[in-house]
Amino acid sequence: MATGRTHRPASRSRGIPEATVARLPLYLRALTGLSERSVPTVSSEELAAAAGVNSAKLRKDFSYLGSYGTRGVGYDVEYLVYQISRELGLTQDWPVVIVGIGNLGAALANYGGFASRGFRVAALIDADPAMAGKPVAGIPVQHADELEKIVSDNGVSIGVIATPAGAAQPVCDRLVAAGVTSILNFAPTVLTVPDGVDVRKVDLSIELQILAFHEQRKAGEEAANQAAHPTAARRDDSAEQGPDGDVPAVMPA
Amino acid sequence: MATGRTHRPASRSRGIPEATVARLPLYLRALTGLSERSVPTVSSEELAAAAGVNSAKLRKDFSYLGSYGTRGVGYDVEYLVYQISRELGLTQDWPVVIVGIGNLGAALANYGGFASRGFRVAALIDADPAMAGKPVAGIPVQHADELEKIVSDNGVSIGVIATPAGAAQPVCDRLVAAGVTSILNFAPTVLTVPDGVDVRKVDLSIELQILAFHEQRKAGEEAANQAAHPTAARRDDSAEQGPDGDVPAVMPA
DNA sequence: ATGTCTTTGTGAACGCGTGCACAAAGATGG
DNA sequence: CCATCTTTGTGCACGCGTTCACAAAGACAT
Repeated sequence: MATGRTHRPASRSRGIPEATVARLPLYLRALTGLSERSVPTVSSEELAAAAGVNSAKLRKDFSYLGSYGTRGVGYDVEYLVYQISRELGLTQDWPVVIVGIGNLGAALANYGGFASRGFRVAALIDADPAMAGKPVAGIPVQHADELEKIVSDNGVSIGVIATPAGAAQPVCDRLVAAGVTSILNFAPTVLTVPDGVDVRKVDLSIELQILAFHEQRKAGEEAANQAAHPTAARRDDSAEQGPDGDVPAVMPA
Repeated sequence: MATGRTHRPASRSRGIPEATVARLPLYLRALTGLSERSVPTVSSEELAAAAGVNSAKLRKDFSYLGSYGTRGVGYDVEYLVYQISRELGLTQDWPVVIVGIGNLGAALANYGGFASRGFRVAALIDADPAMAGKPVAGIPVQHADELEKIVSDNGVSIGVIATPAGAAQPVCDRLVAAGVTSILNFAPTVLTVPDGVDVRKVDLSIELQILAFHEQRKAGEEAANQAAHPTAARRDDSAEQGPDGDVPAVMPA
């Protein structure tokens, strides 16, 4: 979807479907948790529950990586952590630059999840000269003029764009020209990149709008149900409960 | 995908496929841009280019909403903006609460994209008593004890979770119990919710890991190409090359 | 060894999403 | 009014992703 395909035959990178790749980080996170609690092995059922997916899907996903399980027992946690890490390319260090050190950029710089696993913030870059030199998350911000040099010197291949919408495409162009081939875009814009460059986008307002759509739908169904049965608020079987004003939804487990 | 299906027939909400719903905000954004520049009509080709999608897909997407175009001419921008806004439920106001006012939560609160279209930050909530009363983005932070009352009083149905991972599930449970039926989760955890509640997640490290996977793959192909054509050295790539002792596994160009 | 029991790995069926390609619809000009 | 040209709306085919259901594989006890 957001993958700059090398317009090769189809969407498999090597034999691993894109959908599977997107779930590997989820499995890895669950496995890391188990590893920290020194759990030696885990079944597909347990791990699937922890990752929030179907167990058949998980087994099929793992089958693309190889036969790493033992029938009747399950999967060796440590071994699987290693295999998935390797598959995802997390056994090496990825220097990352963050461009646009506003509220969001600063928050990203401070985010712990970076360093924890394979990623290292190589530099923070901002166009505002007033920011230059000021440390954010312990790293001094550098001016945008240095962008090309920073990317080149550090061998950066992954860039994070957290600029305002208007600046995103120019920044993207410069990053790509300097050698970056993967971009994570937080700006609310569609980025155009040459073939061979991957772009993934994270867009708050799109996510909210999708939620709003479903929310409206729920409210509509609710209203329709109430209209159909004004007296008996039809809550016979597992349907969705009231959004607002209505009976509070059920308690979780 | 991340939609709490009502395990009803299939994945269509009303006749509108989920994939289409996910693209509507994209179209809306492009259309808003055109509207601001007073462009009266737009063809599927032009709009598709602006939104970064295929024109046939765009036409099919719109066909689910109705026949809003004029053959030989295109689509009326203003009319389409209205129809999509209505379909997405953006003609009404959605009060939203943000829970967890750390770096990220504060950045989200300051994000302009909220108020712009249908969404209103009804409250900021944090568990730290020291934060209580302190204004962030012009809104005073309230203590987590007030969560249920805030949700109830404001008729909040959408909640944003920006807490640390450990706090996410308990917060989620409380939000749902208080009546929230849509959750946008920024914490790196799998949330478990009852049926009828939608959860969408935004996860920085997952996105990075997916990029790393493709990046590693590119590096592998690159290395293989160089091996095949040692003279035709493409750009000097510095930091990578298979950490895995594994075979690069290439496919021919 | 043999049998039983657990859990994996996968063949097959199905449904969703995508994109092609074209007919229908309407605008526009003579 | 007719011809031509543009652009929509969609029937159709294809491929990816998901899920079911089960045989194969191995652990474990006797």
